[in-house]
Amino acid sequence: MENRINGDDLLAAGYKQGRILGEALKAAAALQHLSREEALALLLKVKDYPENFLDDEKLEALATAMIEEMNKPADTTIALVTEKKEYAVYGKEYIEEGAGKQMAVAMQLPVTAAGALMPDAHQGYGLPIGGVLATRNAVIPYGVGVDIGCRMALSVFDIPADAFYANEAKYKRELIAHTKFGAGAGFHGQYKADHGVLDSDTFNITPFIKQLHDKAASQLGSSGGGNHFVEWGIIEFEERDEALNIEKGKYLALLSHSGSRGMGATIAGYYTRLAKDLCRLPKEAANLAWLDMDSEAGQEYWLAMNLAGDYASACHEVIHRKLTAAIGARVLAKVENHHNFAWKEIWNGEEVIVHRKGATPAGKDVMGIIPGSMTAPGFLVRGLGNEAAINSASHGAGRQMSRTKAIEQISKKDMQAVLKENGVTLIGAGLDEAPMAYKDINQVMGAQQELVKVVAKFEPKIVRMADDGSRED
DNA sequence: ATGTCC
Repeated sequence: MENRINGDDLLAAGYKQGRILGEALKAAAALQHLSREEALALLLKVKDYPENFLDDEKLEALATAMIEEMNKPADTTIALVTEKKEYAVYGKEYIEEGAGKQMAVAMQLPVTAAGALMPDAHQGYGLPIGGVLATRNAVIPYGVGVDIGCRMALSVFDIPADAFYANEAKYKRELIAHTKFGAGAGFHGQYKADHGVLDSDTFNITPFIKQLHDKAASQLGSSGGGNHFVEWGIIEFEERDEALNIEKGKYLALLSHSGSRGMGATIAGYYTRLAKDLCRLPKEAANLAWLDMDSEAGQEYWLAMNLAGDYASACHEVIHRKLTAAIGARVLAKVENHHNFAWKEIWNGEEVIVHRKGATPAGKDVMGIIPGSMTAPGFLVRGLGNEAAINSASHGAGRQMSRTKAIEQISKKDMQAVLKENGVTLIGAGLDEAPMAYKDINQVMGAQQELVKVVAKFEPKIVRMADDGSRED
């Protein structure tokens, strides 16, 4: 006679869905010699005291599974918030779909307070490039990005545009003499630079950070690869700027874009791994793993991130110091800003951690630099403090073509024609950095008029980037 | 972005 016990009976008896229920159903089927009531009573006993049935031929598998289940560590995956939180988007028509999807996932983190997407946004690891995320008491290493502290620095010189045009060869020579590009590139021996950042106490907080010191010392003042550059250009102020104390006019300027080199990348990789171990998230959010700001790991990352930021700043300072001395100029104004970083800020009346991953800080009257491309203008801007945008703006024009697509579709001839047309001299760079690979900076600026006000326009003239596939030392 | 695994 069959006992006809089904899954519902077992669920009602308190068995859990999944592997255990499957084992219990198999056990029930093996208990056909018993009546329904007898079998259910027995299965209840197995559920409550599995250790008593480990030697029972018919119930051993179920009892073993139950004991294993009881000793399995609890599922530590942190659930995403299901309710959809709104976030501000600027220049939606210029933003690729993948970036919006990534931002939507970031908005579902339980630590998220607010988010915003800038008009140059595109897909990245975890948080999109051009994404801004404010969190409560949590820092996300991939919300900052791999190149921690990556930034722009601009020096405006007391040299009129005409004096530059009269002697371009000299400026080209000094640019080559005093900058270093390429993966792994650094300075050695007597060419090594020095800066107070190398004496920072933060290098001593952990053995992991300490071992980064030597490479940091040799890479100080170098620029790296990818979209990093150092360039001479002409900056135009259409009217006198009171805060900068600069008269209307066209001046020679130096603009640099680079980050924290191998040091920042190593810190980013190490703490991302640690965050992923400590903060398990569903697959689609795995790269958004965070560190609690009150935890040891969170505090370590915060210090290391700030060190990498100071280091990136020091690299620009060395570059600008060397080139300023080489041309014998006086600096009228200097502006710089990180665009891959996290800050403690007040947003909507509460303290939050604002992650800007490829986004320019644009708090009220905060100055920033938004570059275009090697031929398109860059802009010196003043923030408008737009709260919906979490006091941010784009960090450039943003790519229109992937690196691969640019290399496939753009010819050297096309690139040379654009450079010539714009009167730009280029040292290094591959087709993946061609102007056509980037969006129209004027459209991008148009999409963020509520975020920043343009103060001056910068036209690149002599641009240096890493050579194609560069590995030089 | 990064000697593309600390």
